[in-house]
Amino acid sequence: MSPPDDRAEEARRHAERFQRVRAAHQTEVAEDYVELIAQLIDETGEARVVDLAGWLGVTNATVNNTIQRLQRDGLVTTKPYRSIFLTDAGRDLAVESRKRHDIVREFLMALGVDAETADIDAEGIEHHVSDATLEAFATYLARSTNTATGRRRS
Amino acid sequence: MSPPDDRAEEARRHAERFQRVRAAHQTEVAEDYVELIAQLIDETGEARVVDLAGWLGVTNATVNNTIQRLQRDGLVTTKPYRSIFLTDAGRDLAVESRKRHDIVREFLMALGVDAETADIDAEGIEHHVSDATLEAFATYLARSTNTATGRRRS
DNA sequence: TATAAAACTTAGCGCAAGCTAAGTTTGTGT
DNA sequence: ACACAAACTTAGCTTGCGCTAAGTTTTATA
Repeated sequence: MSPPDDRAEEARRHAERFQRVRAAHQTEVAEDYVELIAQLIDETGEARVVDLAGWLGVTNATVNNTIQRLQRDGLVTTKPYRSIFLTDAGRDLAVESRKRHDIVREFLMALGVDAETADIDAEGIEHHVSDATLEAFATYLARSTNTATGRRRS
Repeated sequence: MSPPDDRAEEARRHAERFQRVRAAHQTEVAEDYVELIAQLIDETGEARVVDLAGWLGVTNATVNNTIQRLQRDGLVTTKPYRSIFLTDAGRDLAVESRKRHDIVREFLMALGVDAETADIDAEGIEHHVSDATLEAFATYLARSTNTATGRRRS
């Protein structure tokens, strides 16, 4: 009498995985925005709606909507017609996301993927990489960097 | 006078990447559904709304909605109160997705990620892996398999 | 400094993907 | 064969995230 039970259990765990992916989806946009806002502030001194729109490939109206939501969720602050700032929470998320993004991108390149493709895929993959997997990526990266600089592999 | 141009060009390419990720998002649900439908038909003989709901962790009503959309998009066929079938297009997409999914999962495990985490992450990552990256994963996999079976590296 | 351009906001729309609650159909078991 | 349970559908709601079009504010320039 275990086959049906096993099957039900398998279904339950499958469902759990999907729920996690759906949850990850809900933070993707937020991560992309704060990551970009941090970058813009860093490189140009401020983050404006029009710049975000240009870098994200959406309209100003869409950016505005999203910024409202991010403000509601405590990740950014802004005032009408003024530029956008990160809260502490927003900055933390930005740093996290950026680190994740960079590791994924460099990992893909270390694996032999061309830079342009690595850029594209990293953008999608970064939001779905657990800490454990990120760790594995970083480990591989460290090893392949050592190899590239001429050191021996054990 | 090239700095501003370069910057604008960088923004344009960044935007393009985001648009691709957004596009990928739109096919994710479809891929997950057809993949699961194929598996259920394979293993149990048929795919029913209630099973999909159980495996996906959503309600019957949600599955129903989605199945309507997939039917509209030519990926499945079904009749009221009857089980669900894949069209040729649906079957093709299912095979594609399954292959992609398996490669990603096995790749992560080869990299040292534990099976449960690999399962979770693969679910999210599979939809964002380009052909080039998948190729790189498969190559790594082939190499590490050879290594594991005792063959020499080069 | 007035006006035109650029930036921003608001209103109102659409679609995807989730939900609950209520109703209908199918299939089983006594 | 009929009643009840399970499966399915429908209606109606919510949120996210995209859009266009129209209006407002800010900024730059003539």
